[in-house]
Amino acid sequence: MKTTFTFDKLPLKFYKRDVLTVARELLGTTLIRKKDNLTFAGIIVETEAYDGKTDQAAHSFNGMTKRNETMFKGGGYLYVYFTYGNHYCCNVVTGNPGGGCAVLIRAVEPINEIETMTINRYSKSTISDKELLNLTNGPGKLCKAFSIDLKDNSAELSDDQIFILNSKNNKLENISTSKRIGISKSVDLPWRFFITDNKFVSRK
DNA sequence: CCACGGATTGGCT
DNA sequence: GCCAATCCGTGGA
Repeated sequence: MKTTFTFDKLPLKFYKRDVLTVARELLGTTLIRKKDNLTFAGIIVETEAYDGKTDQAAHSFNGMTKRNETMFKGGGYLYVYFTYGNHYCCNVVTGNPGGGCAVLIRAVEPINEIETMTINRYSKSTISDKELLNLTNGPGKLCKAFSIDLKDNSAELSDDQIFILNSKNNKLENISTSKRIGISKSVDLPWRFFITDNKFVSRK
């Protein structure tokens, strides 16, 4: 069965704004990843902002390297990196070229092609309710489920392989803020955003 | 060349 | 809640 989506892609100008604004406004939008004729989809429920100019926790803080160069390309690119020997994480680059700003996508609520995500994550097609909640509730987990890796680094969100739909309801989402997770520098900045009480958020 | 540590995860206590 | 796994990128000698 083919599923279609009636929402529009977020325009390039959406990404070319302040990283904190984009991190907050990405909540409730829908991440789409097309691969092998499949359309993976999930509602973004948790994000973190990283700012190359003021934020020591940002990969871009100490300047451009081969690893982080996508962060300097300006709003509208996908920055994917490899970490802890096992995991990929995906970010949406924001702001102007040279700024080194990006939003880490930390969790999504899966809404399409869930069975393939299940196979990608657990190498089996039948899972428990608990395993469903663990399918995409972390930055490494959602990349595994959506089959996102370094080949997707520097992808343009205006293209058709990976993009984000403006799926926000008219009703305002209830948004919570907290310190970011898993970092050792600039630890006190309240730059993590998540949809309050959503079951697919990685942590309270 | 080598040492260090990481925007994590999952398994075990 | 704690901690090992795992390996590439980065920076210093």
